[in-house]
Amino acid sequence: MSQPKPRRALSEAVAVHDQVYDALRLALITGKIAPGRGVSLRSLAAELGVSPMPVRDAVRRLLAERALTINPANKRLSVPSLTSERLAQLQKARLWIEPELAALAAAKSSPALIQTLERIDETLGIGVQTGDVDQYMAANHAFHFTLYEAAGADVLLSIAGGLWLQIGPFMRVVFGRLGTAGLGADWHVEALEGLRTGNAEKARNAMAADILQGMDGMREAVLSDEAKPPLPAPKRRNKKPAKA
Amino acid sequence: MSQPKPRRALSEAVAVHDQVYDALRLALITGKIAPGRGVSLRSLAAELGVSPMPVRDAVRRLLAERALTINPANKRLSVPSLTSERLAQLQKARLWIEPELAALAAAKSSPALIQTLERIDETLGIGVQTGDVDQYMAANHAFHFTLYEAAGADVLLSIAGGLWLQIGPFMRVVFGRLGTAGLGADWHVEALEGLRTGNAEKARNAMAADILQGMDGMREAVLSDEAKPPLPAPKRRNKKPAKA
DNA sequence: TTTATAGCATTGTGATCACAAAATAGAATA
DNA sequence: TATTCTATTTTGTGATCACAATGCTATAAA
Repeated sequence: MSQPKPRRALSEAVAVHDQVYDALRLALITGKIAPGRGVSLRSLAAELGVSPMPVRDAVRRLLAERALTINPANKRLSVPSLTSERLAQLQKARLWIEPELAALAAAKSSPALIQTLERIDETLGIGVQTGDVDQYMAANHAFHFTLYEAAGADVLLSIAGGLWLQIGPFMRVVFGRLGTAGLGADWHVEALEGLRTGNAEKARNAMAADILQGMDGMREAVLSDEAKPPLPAPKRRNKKPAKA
Repeated sequence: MSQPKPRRALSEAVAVHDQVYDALRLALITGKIAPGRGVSLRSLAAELGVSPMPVRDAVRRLLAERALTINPANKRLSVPSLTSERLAQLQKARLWIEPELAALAAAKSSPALIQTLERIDETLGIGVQTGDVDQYMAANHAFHFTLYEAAGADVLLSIAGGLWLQIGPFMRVVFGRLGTAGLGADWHVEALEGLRTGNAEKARNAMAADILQGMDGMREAVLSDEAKPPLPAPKRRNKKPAKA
């Protein structure tokens, strides 16, 4: 942390602010940073072991993607809270764009893609059986987005990515509450069947059903959460290590 | 520029990076910064009369919104080029989300909203008649987004905003080529009729038709542009004012 | 005229500091 | 115990510098 760290060439190196972005994105999706919690540039920087500057860049990006919010009065950063209002809008958007991407992907599917998706779905199944929420969520994300990437529609893909970033915290609430139990029908295999037969509509409908099923679980969790008081007041500790 | 400028209170002041964002957004939408052109933090900062820092924040945001792109090898910034591929994706997305927002707005319309929209549409009509492209584009944007804001769906609204930001440069190409002539049927009045009668479907279909009509014009312009060579090489002037 | 090369300007990125506003902690008061 | 006030810390924002990489320009060589 204090060593000079000789700074690799720009062309080969992944920029620090991109690494920070990925880290924060992951933390948001997996719920490591809870919805409603306040964050700050310096605290995040300290936690990630980097300077505030790349954090600032990453946060700016997350703000634009609505994965973080800023209080206009305070100018203070926080993770957006989970409301049924937001959830409904996100569901509406997901229900259009993701089936659309699935259909586009089905139209230009390949054996290699199908095989990749099958292997991801196996990993996903193992996560469900062993109750490994992290593995399940990672595999689920991978399944959806390797499929969507195959659509070759980067504008639409980035919108879908933004939606998942906002949905992420909701997901963790669901699985933190229910675990991986009771996941219902497996619409992924249905979608794969659509890919194999080149049936774009089948893929589209399967993904729509998959999304609808997942969002239903989230809605229940959110509705029961909205009754509870918003903040248990985590009682910040005072760390003042004697200035001199 | 060199005077200290006493720095207003944060709560009352609009942050400089937000002003820069608005300025760049406007410049992109109105085509003042041409598609495909390279930009840089320092040059933009100099042009806007601010330091590079707030420009950096604004650019970060625009990158997230895909209103600017960054060359992964170079790390150099540029305005995205207009391709028919991109245009098709943007049309697809717009054709879903904007009619949806119009329908939502129609469901909770009010006389005040309708009156506001009517007045905007008047301004728009004047712009068309006088051939004032800027006025037309500003009024057109105002019409769509005061309508969409009335839907009360901020998640969807921000997606629509992002799409317009990407569409903006296309628009300028069209109107730079055709002027405001030949704009075809006025679907705005049709949408307003839907608002007055509370007919959400009428509003939805009217907006879809409006979008489709506009995008058709863009497609033609883009298709004829894609044949031409990408860059006329503007021959940068060498300004070296003697360092000492 | 065309091609190679050396020198310089410009680029994005990261670090660090200053500043004012807001939040918090702790003491003083009721 | 509850409330008010003061001092300190933490906050986002903006400015400035350093650095390495890239692009461009002008000179030299063919």
